[in-house]
Amino acid sequence: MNTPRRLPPLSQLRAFEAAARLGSFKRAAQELSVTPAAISHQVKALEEQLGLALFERRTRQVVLTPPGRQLLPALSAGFDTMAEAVAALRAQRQAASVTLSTTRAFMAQWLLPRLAAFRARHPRIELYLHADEAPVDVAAGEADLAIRYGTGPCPGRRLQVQQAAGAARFRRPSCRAGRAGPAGRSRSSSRRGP
Amino acid sequence: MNTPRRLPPLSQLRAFEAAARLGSFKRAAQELSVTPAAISHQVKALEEQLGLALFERRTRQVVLTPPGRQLLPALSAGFDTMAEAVAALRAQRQAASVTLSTTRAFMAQWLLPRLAAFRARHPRIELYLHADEAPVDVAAGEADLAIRYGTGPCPGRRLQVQQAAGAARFRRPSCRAGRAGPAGRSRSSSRRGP
DNA sequence: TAAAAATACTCCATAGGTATTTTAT
DNA sequence: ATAAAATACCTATGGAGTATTTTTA
Repeated sequence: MNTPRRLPPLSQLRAFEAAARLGSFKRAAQELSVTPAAISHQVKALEEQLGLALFERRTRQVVLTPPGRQLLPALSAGFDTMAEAVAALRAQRQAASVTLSTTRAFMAQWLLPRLAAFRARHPRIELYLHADEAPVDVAAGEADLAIRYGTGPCPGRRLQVQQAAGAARFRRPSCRAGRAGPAGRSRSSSRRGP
Repeated sequence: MNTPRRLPPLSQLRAFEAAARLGSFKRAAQELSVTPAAISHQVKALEEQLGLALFERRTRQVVLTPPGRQLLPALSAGFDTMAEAVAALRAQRQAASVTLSTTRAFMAQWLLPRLAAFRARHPRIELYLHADEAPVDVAAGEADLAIRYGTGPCPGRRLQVQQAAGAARFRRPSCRAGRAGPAGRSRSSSRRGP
């Protein structure tokens, strides 16, 4: 798509879609938690800006004109598509807890001082901490994130230190990251520290 | 769908979709004819209300987080669906001229006095008038609307008088309306007079 | 420096509300 | 008399602007 998608005000489309689907401005108003007057405003504005009538006004009910009947399914489908995607995100994020494992020293000296700021910034992320010197297997789901140092074997490692001076940044090594670990666990992306 | 579709503010979704698709708040701002600050506001609000980060902010560019990457296609598809439908309506309505045929008497005494009001109310409808006592065949495309009175044969008639006292209303007779007439001609719906 | 985004603040357009009128049952 | 929608008028919210700061290439 090169031509930047010209759409009427989205609130107008939403009002029309609800009214058309429910066959009533009043019920559309209920669904959208507004007054019938608001629906009437929005639909009228949409009709004016399209230059055609979308509803035929009858007494105590409103029925779609041919153009209105033509417009409804696409709008319903569009809103449904978007709503589903958003709902899916929200559902996932319910289970968005992160388990972080690191050494006691690192936790005490680096992590804990920054913890309050992180929690303030991301109040909805449930963060579980785990301190132990022994490596854990991230790929096996023992933790979502693990911070260790050393040259020994590191089971399931997917991130590595790129730059050790000053503030270290972590980034995925070039190796392709295959699907791994138990489902339902959020696989967090690489970001700078909190 | 029984549960009334809970969506974040649509302007936020639109801002995010543009930014994600274009990989830049600045370009999204250009596409939507707003300032980059507006995009930043909208995206931030969306992230807060979803409780998760959609973009990873890098220098001079933003890249999608996994949730962002997951959300984008559905939103693009949704907006595309709606935009196409609206564009189709607009394209049709370009060719929305209506040819109305009636008798000279009816035109002079009833139609013309109401014409100015109608044009004011529907400035974009190109209305062609045709006055003749002889019936015309609407189904054959000689006119889009024809008003006659009498008991004689009436070729291609699809509407009939329902109530002759006071303000007459017209409505489709129960006979099924098949596709008829030349393509591209808008078939106008029954409405009360202007 | 330069360029993109974040932020602080301000403003106003517009979505929405209230109250009333219209229309037809 | 009732009920839905249209309308007139007004209010307030939130979307968007300007100016400034932050960050890193």
